[in-house]
Amino acid sequence: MAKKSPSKGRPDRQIALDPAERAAQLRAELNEHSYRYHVQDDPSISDAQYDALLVELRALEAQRPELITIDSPTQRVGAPAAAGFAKVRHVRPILSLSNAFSADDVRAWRDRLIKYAESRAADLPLLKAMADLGASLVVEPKIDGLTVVLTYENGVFVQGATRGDGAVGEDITANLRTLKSVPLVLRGAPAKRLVVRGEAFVPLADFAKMNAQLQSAGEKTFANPRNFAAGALRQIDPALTAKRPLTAYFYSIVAAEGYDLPTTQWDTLQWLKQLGFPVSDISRRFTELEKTLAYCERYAVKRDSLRFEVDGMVIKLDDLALAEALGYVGKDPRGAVAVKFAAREATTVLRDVAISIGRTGNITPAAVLDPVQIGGITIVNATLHNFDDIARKDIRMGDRVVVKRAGDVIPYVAGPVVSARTGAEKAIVPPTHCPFCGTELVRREGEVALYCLNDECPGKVDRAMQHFVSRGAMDIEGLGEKIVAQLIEAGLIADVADIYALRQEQLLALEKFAEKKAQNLLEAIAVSKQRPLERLLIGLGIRHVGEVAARALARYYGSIDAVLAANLEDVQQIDGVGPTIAESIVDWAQRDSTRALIAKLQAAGVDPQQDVQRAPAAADLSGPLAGKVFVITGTLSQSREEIAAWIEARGGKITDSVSKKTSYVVIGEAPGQSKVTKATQLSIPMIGEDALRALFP
DNA sequence: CCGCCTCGAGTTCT
DNA sequence: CTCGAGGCGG
Repeated sequence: MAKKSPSKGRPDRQIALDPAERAAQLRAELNEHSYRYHVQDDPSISDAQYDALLVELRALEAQRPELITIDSPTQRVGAPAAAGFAKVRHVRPILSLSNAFSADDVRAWRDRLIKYAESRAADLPLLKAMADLGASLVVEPKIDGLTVVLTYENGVFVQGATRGDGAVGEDITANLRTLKSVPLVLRGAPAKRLVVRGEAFVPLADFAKMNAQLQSAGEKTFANPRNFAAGALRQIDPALTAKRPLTAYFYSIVAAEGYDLPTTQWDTLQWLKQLGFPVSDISRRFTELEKTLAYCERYAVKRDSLRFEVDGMVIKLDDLALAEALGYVGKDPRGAVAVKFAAREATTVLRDVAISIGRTGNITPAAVLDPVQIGGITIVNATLHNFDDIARKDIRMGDRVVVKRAGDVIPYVAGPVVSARTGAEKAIVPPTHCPFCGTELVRREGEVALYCLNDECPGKVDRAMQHFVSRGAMDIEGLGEKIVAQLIEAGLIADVADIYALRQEQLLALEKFAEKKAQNLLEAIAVSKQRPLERLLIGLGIRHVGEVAARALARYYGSIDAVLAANLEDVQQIDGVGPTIAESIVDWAQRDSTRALIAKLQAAGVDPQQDVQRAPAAADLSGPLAGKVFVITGTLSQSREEIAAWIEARGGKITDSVSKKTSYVVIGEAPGQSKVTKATQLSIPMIGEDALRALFP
């Protein structure tokens, strides 16, 4: 095909290249740019320029289909697999690693290796090498993704497989080809055959973005990046895989023919990189075990700052011959160990869905799980948020589920492990009637939650009373969840006003009530009559009225009688009260049951009064912290309330979520990860408690 | 009308 | 702490 294309008088760019030559040139150029982008992280052309080259190649190939090669970047997205995935037997078993859960476990691993070597003293070179053991360890991140095995023949990517059971995996060549981080052609002189092992994963940022999109589209979300990646790699249609932000790192050679292989793990990583494979840049080589461990520990702390999910670090003997010579324990090679970080999630079986009710009557599903350990505690219950969430995540009764307990404390069911389904799982059907009173449940327009609207519902009444006596409201000491239930059970209280009519002899008749306890309780109840109006309003549980709105109402009206007389326009004068909250308040105030209850409370002596402050409290501009907004996270030396008072006394303000308006985030012991992350993102200064006091004496 | 911020409510285990 | 929802400013 020597026919030259006609020169257009601009010969400098691509002088009359033969289409075949031009195609080859474009392929080479595109692959080079892909390498610079994905491996070296140093692109030399813009994405648009890259696309332009790709368009040119595609046009050329469209005209001359015979020019299409298997390693052409245009061929990343191929045709869907006809029927499932073919099985692939690995040339060598793809092994797992033994786990270590602490630095001591790793030290024990090292000691075992030395003992093992000594027991084979006959093998002198090995023993000699063991003596230098400390001189050669490589640490790599243990990415929580999917192991993949790629085969190259004569430098061209020909097959990609999952790990499967280690012996046999699935052929996902077409899907892996869509990953830009999978080189289609190796750099350097090709040899007969090369099989490499790597980990495919979805970067955390992309995962969060995709899941948020799926959620807002009302579609099924994923429990974690690994499930998401697994789903993406097992798509029948590679075009779908191509749309998922999958990437991969490579770290070992499974088999090779015709290549002169490196002799150490460290050199292997460099060598793979030269061939065009992306390699993690946080891998390090150390000469001392303690330094290796310190490095692992560093990442245990900053695991959240990595762009991918890690469940630990892998420590490998650098000397590959030595590692090989040490052999295996069962299926695990002796020459490497995985140091696992504290778990944040685990899988277990969803046995049942328990229904609980809140004081507002909202119905929430709770997962009853086979006990499972996460980060040192045993979890049996976990929240399922609401029934929409269950449907969206497609969680079914009997499912194996992923339970998470991330930076936060409260465990939740993140999603099902679909691959573990047996077919015996049953759909979770939202209840239609309240399990506590049998009333039909309703779903308010545009809301997610199910509600029991029966004001007499025993479940609801119980929770409402607990709320009334709780710390944030009337704060009646000695009247906790258990006692409230006991008093209701005994028929002593049916509404919150009844609490103030309790008599000593009634209490003494109850189980586990002695003189002293009854006395203390009655005293606490008497004291609570003096609580300020805002506490009473909080305790009464008006819909949409919490701490802040209650305080505003108390200031504006000054007495419970005035609140009862509220009208729609009037309430909305209050800052932060819009139509919804206003309606809720007025509706509550107009109810007969409300009026009866208030009358009963007033008769019992609960009728707080305070001065009316209709003008919004003038911002204190005199204090040293005037205009500053603080967010506190973690445990400080004093209680939150005390710190808050300290800050407020100096004119500062406290909120509980980090935003652009936040001036400082005060970091205590065990700070909330999400707040730290947010503060970092927004470049908001984070200060310790001491720094706070020092800065603003 | 959207996006940001704030508020309210529910939730685990030791 | 996280989620959902209300309020409100741009």
